[in-house]
Amino acid sequence: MVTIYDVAKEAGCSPTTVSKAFNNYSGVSDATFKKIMEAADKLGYTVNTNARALATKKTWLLGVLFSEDVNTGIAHPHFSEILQSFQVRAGEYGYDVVFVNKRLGNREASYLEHCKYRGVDGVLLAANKMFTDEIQSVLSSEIKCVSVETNYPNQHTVISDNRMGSLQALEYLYFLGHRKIAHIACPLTSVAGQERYSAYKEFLKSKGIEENPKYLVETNAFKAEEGIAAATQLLQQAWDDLPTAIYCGYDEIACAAMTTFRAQGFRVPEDLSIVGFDNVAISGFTTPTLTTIEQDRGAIGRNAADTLIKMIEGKELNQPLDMRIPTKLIVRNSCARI
Amino acid sequence: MVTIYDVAKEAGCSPTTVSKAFNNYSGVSDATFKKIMEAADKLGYTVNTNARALATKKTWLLGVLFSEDVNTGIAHPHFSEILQSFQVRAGEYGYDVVFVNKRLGNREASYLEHCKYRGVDGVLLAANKMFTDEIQSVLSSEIKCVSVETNYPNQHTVISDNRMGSLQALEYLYFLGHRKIAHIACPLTSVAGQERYSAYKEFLKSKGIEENPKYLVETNAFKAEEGIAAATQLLQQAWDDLPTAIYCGYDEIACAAMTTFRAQGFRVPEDLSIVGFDNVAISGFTTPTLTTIEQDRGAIGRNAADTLIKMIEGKELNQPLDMRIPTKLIVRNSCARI
DNA sequence: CTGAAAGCGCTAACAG
DNA sequence: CTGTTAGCGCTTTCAG
Repeated sequence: MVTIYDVAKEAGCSPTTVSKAFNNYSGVSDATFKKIMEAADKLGYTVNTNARALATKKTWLLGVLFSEDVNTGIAHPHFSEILQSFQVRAGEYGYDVVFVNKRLGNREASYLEHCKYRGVDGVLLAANKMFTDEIQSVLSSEIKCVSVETNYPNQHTVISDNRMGSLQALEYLYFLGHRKIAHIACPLTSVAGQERYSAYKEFLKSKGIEENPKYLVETNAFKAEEGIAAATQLLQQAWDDLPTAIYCGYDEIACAAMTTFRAQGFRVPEDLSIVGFDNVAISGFTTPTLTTIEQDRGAIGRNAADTLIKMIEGKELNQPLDMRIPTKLIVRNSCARI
Repeated sequence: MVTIYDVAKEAGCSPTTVSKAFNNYSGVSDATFKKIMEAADKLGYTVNTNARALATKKTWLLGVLFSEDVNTGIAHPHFSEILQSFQVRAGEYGYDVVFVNKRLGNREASYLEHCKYRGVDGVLLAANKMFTDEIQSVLSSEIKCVSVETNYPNQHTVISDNRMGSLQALEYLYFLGHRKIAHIACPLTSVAGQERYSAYKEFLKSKGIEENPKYLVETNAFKAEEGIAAATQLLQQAWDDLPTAIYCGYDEIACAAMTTFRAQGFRVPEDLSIVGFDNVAISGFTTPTLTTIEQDRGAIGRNAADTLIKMIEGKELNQPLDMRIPTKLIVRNSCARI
């Protein structure tokens, strides 16, 4: 391994100067700077982060903390896209991204221990189970955090505007003439589930529509199978007075529900209009294609990175603690005028 | 920050002994071991990886190298699932996973530089552009590599058995009576594209069916849009003598093609049978649901982790250089007997 | 503008 | 079984 000592020797200067040169510090003449860079090139020198981190206590490492419950891990299309843009943006600032888990070498550990072990400068929280002790302990530690799924009190968050999105979906259905609107809710243990559900209630109230408990079904996870169960349950509950439209809190669930309804002989959208939430890839290829609410995952990831890095570097944040990214109604073919 | 010196003082022993205890080295009495652990607990001590890495030259860090071309980044459902299982398995061995990119602090760099900078113990290659200089330089470096997409000569790879999968798809169509089978190929710059295509040719040959150039369309990326173009092109090319079945190299493309065919008035599967490859989430929710070839992404990720870690730790590998993970035919509703 | 020296927290011989 | 000592590669005062 080639070190600054090697470069120094080759360039005919001291290691200190090499270090300064590589850190773009002032106080290195152009001539020596050039000599150092040439020497480094020639020798194939690369800074050693571990040594640097040891000396500076800064690792340029950002941890990503995914909770694997409720089918919300890396493999979830929503998060993988957020992660993608987060990672790219972080890279632009010189930060690398590492996964945080509950292990420490050979043994079980806590997320916090893992963060300290790796010495991450900050953490992206993508956990949607709220307020677990595990998460709480990293939130209340020294480590800077930004959350992209759950809005923890007094913590910076970057999340889709679930209320706005829900209202977009519901106003659209209303505009099409629907008044009997059901809601298939995401797990109410998640912020997404809660916010979309309360927006639904708020909407009904604002339109003077009475809440009908038969028009509400809650799911247990963000996955397709839940849609089948939810659709079945909804049909049973509301058999005597079926809704004309359904606002569904998540696309995969909406798609599975749609398939279920059609299997039962309902026509979508003629008999039943459906709106989803998320604009997951699949929603453009179902029959009919799904009208849904798009989340700007790129923006979420980028803003999360910007926020976290500003916090780490002690820069001013001109943004609310609870930053909301606008959503967009994507009209496709799963809704009809009544 | 609490160090081994603090723990040593608290436990009444030397830092060396603390180090030994934390590394599970022999030569620490049960009594002192216990005292050390208690002291560490009390003080909230966590090993500092940077210091450890500096001393041992081992980081317990695995790099993941994704090429962002051809729509094959982290956000691609196929890779995100592989990454998920890779990451979990690596964690079980005490390794953390970090993304490798082309940056180094403030400036552009090469993948290799980035790997050296972070000092990763090994790299997971998920790049599907073959033989770029960039990739080549990390392959020919000291760093241990495993590839999960492209099989580089003399390098360990863990990939789906594309030939077997293709044959499963094609034999199934043949079994249903199809003889005029077209192929919508994945980008032939990718190994997946190439292997699936040559299996297609091999299959035709084995059945004594002559290749018909009109029955072949190549796509340019692993994404849905390509399916629309491919379907359109296939229809134009083969208008006078349409195939009865299509073997499509990738699900999203198959789904989009299916939608296109149906929009043109073709019935699937009555007029046209379609088989995909990948078993991506979406394929279970199209109309009709897509018959496809399942890749065992969990197994790919796990085996890749196992392989890489064995290489790093100098353990024996009882496996071929080019490890193939079996695929499975998933029969759904997009194929009909002729 | 340049460099010498100390130290970041840990591990690895080597003695005891 | 335990401890002393000398680094790992880099940054950071502080002098020159």
